[in-house]
Amino acid sequence: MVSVLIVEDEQPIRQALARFLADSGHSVEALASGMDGIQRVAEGNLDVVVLDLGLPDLDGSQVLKMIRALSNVPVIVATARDDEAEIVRVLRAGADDYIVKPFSGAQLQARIEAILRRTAGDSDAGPIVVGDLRIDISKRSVSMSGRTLDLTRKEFDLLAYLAERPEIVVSKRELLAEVWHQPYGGADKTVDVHLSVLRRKLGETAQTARYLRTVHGVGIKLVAPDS
Amino acid sequence: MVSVLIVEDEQPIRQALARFLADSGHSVEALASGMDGIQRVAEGNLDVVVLDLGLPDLDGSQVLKMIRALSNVPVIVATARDDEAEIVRVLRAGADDYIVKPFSGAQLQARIEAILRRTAGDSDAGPIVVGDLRIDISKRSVSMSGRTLDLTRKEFDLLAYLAERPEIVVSKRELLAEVWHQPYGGADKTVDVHLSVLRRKLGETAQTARYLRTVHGVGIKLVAPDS
DNA sequence: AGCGAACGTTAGAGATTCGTAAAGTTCTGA
DNA sequence: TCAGAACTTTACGAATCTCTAACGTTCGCT
Repeated sequence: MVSVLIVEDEQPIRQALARFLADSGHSVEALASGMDGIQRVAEGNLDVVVLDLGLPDLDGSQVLKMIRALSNVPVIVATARDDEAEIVRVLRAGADDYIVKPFSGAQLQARIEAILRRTAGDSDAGPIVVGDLRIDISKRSVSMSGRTLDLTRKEFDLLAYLAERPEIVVSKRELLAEVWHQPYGGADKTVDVHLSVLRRKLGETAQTARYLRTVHGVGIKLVAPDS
Repeated sequence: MVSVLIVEDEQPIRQALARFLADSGHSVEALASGMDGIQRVAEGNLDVVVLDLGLPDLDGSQVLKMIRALSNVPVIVATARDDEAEIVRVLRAGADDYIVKPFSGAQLQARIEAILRRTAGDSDAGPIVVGDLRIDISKRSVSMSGRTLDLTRKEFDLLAYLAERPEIVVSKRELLAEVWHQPYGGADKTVDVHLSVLRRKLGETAQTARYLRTVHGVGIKLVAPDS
């Protein structure tokens, strides 16, 4: 059973979508305000969120950011305007897909299926442990030998992405695509810089690499230190 | 090596995409009709299919359904129209992603990478073991009697290519094409040089060959040492 | 044995990639 | 709104890799 949360202020639309998805065999919850939606996301146990950008109480992208701060549940953004810039912005802010109003229940259903297919298998919870590092994705916290590290968002996302694939070498292009949401290449120096700062916070440098190992010409990987 | 099949009826586009992807180091096949494409999919051994919806002989979504009936190879659909309903239909029909024309080679490349990442783990896993050598393709790591070897990019690619075909003699021409992405021959001395360095790191020389056996006038093969 | 071709090795120039500080810009929370 | 934090860009030195070139060795054939 797939749990879907709909956050949409217009009552008729909300109801219609909820009914359609329920008829499709999903477990549906529908809320009318951004705050309620965020609260619900915090409670967890959702498979996908459908978020209307034009909410009355909060700016949609604010809501999206707060959701992302709480969880990495897939989010499909519904927007009234077919505005390239807007779409780019929300995708960068961490949305998984978007859909332009007006749309049918069937369309939404298809998007949900696609998203679930894409994120299938991601689910597992619990902290990832690599050597002395504990990386708790859901809590967005990292500790090293028991001491909590103070990482910024990108730093955490970067580390988390690597931690989800320990030992695997990840290219900067992939990081740019997956962590920075810039699928078509770009200035990958920013990855270098973030890695550099991350290394400092992990108590290492490129020369004395312990956790973050550069593989020249290929990418970077997170490993447990030798010792 | 990633095998890509392009099904696209417009000759210039087909050629341009094929060339771009080939330059990116992929193995590319390009066909002009839906029937040909289906036939090729039936033969198997493809990593991703790029399917144009606007084919002359068959409706694109028909082709997609037939492909799905044959295989679960990832399919990226290219469509000229940014048509919501159309996109929804193909996603439901089992497409893995879509891309709206006109698009650049780089864009397509990014989509292909994303798809492969998403579906990674379906296929290859587990290290290749040859004698005392353990070659883990996904981790890009090689160890010998438990000790990790420090190989450069080309050295690893070379060894990995041979390791995927143990006992099989591979010509330098083939190595140049597959590892160096130089399909039209070239200075094959560079292969010799890399083999030489690789041998040193494997603790052998051409005289005392253990893993890398030269077959004079033919090529080279990776074997388990006699001992 | 002698010859030419194929192979092996070493070394260094040239190109690419990486690391980090510092400056500049954008974002965010109070 | 505004100050500080976070992020990105720029710049340049450092590290690393790859390939060419040159020379030595081995092989296969007659």
